[in-house]
Amino acid sequence: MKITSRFTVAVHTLLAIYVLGKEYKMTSDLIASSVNVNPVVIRRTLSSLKAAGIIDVKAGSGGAVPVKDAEDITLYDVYTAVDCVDGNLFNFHENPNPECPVGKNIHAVLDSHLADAQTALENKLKSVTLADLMKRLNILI
Amino acid sequence: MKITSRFTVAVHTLLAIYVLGKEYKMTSDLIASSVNVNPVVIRRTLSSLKAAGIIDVKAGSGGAVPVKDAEDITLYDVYTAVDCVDGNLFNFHENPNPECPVGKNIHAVLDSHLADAQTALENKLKSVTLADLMKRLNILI
DNA sequence: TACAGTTGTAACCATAAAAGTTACAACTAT
DNA sequence: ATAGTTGTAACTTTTATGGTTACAACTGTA
Repeated sequence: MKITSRFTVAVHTLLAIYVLGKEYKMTSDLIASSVNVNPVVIRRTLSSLKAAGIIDVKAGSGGAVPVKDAEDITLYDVYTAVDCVDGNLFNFHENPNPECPVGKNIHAVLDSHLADAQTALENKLKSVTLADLMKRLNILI
Repeated sequence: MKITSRFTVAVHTLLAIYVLGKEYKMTSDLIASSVNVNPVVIRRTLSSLKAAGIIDVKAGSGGAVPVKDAEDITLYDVYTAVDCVDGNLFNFHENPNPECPVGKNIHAVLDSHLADAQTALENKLKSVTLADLMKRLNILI
């Protein structure tokens, strides 16, 4: 089970907008051809990023443009914007048996550890900004 | 998108075997009634845990028993045993456009950060043993 | 030896989430 | 007015999961 590719698509989309946006009008078609997915998938992604206040998109005339500074956008912001994970990353079996000493206490025993692991993941995502990615990308281009 | 409940089911299963195993014969039916899922789901879980060398299961006579010491079983061992994640936790869009400066370099820019985040999660799972959970559980029972 | 209780596993179904696609109304700059 | 876009609904396909039934094979015991 994997975290949806919406996340990496969104990061790719942002890099395209922030790096190529000075030179090109970043339409959903253009971005789609870079990511290599259907333009509607990109429009859905743009919609989420716009709702999160990260970019702006002009209906009609077209083109996505930056709103927030790249230094102020972390991978975590993108991760939440596209709703990769709905609350808890770890799924839990629904109704452990309360008549059983294990079933009764499984949540008390396990939940905090799962939350810790999820937090560790998310903190790593918080430690990387779009600006970091752009720096590395500009070296490679 | 969430990590499969096979993981928490497996942890629950192990706790049942290690804590209640001295008193009861831990059949798939009994464990299933604690976890509250179909017995076949538990047999599949037991199968994975057995393949990982964590427990043993006797065909015919029945009953699952510990093999490894609880101190030597981490949540990460369980996580890998039941194959929560097939390699990379983060899904990646398949064929970014190599003609585009962003598409060409997106993997070089992003992969290590995603791997770092995944490693952070997995390291947390490595830091918790079944013995830790049993200690806490025994206080609650 | 026969049997009752189990495990191991195949097969199939139902459900849910994702992603791809088509289609089209609404918008905007020229 | 028009050409180029966006926003979004609707539908399809695919995939993973988990639930379920079924049954052969195994094992300890009467």
